[in-house]
Amino acid sequence: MSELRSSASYSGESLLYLTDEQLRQGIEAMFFAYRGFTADPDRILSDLSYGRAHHRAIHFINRAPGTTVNNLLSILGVTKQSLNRVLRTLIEDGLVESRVGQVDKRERHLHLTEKGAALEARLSDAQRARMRAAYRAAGPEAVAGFRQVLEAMMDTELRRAHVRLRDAGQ
Amino acid sequence: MSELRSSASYSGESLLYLTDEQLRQGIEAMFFAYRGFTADPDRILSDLSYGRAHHRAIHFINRAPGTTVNNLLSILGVTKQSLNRVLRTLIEDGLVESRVGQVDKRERHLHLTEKGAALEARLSDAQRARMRAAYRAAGPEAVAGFRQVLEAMMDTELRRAHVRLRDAGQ
DNA sequence: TTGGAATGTCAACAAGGCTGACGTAAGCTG
DNA sequence: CAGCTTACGTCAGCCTTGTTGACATTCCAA
Repeated sequence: MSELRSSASYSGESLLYLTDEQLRQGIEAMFFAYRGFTADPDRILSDLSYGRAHHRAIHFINRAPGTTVNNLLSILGVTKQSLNRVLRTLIEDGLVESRVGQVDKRERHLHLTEKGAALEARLSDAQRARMRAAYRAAGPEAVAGFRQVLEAMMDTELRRAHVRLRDAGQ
Repeated sequence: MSELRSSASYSGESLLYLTDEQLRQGIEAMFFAYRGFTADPDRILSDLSYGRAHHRAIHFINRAPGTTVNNLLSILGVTKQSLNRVLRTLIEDGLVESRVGQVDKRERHLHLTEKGAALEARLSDAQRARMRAAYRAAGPEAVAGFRQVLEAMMDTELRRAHVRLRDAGQ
């Protein structure tokens, strides 16, 4: 149970990237990179006494303006109670507007206010700047590979959500 | 402030991957992929009433046996009080052993017990399985690119920690 | 040898997850 | 129309995991 295992199959040296050690390095890289990925927005948010949860809500409301609460819920993968706490403070602070649905009045459609859009831009700019630097440093082929591996790492359900947003964007 | 911006410079069509839209897709891919990345260990852990913090501690203790609390702290990027709570439960549950330093008695050196190593293997296997599937689906060149972008996304300080672990591993 | 620095522990608090229960309004269906 | 379902909000309470502050122990250097 605790002796060295190697579940990678070595059918030639071309599979070096599938050794347990390589996979472990990939896992650690993912861990450290994610920290970097969130570091800049986290700094901005903590000054405003918001957290990552607020960022996520703002991001996806910006991305899909007019989205319903339920829709946002399924994208974020949290409970409505959890989202509601965050959403309430954003609405109180005048960053998000919640409009009763025209056709189905049970629904609330979420939009960023100007103030909300301004914060979104600030967070987004910071995060994109880091992303852009990483992309530039690694080059186009690396970026294509990066995206491929990320896609393959998602759960199918999340991949669908991602694709839907991607196609909506352009 | 809220009109469309494009901070990417278009010096040829080969830089398409640096448009704001492309960067945004990368950001979202990172977000969704990280969810997948942690999903399998999370499931295992919740059955044992442990959390992601326990996983991280176990992972890095396994990776660098005999590491000190302070060392682990700098890798995990949390406060010592936060780590200590997690560490305490792991020690109580007999997964981790804390040995007083021989040369400097202020230090505690951390090791996994057999039980701890068994859990580590279980978590690690699950996470590697997903990683392996993603790597296999994307192929070797994509994996190389993936790693390059992740490296470039880390803070320099974290990159150093990552490299140190990588080189220690092999 | 004594005062400061380093290491680790205990206590208390906050953010943000979770479940469960419940209320209200609106839509849908027999 | 009556009754079920859906969408949303909210209250209460819990857990994990982050934080700061206070403190004990140990080491080292002036």
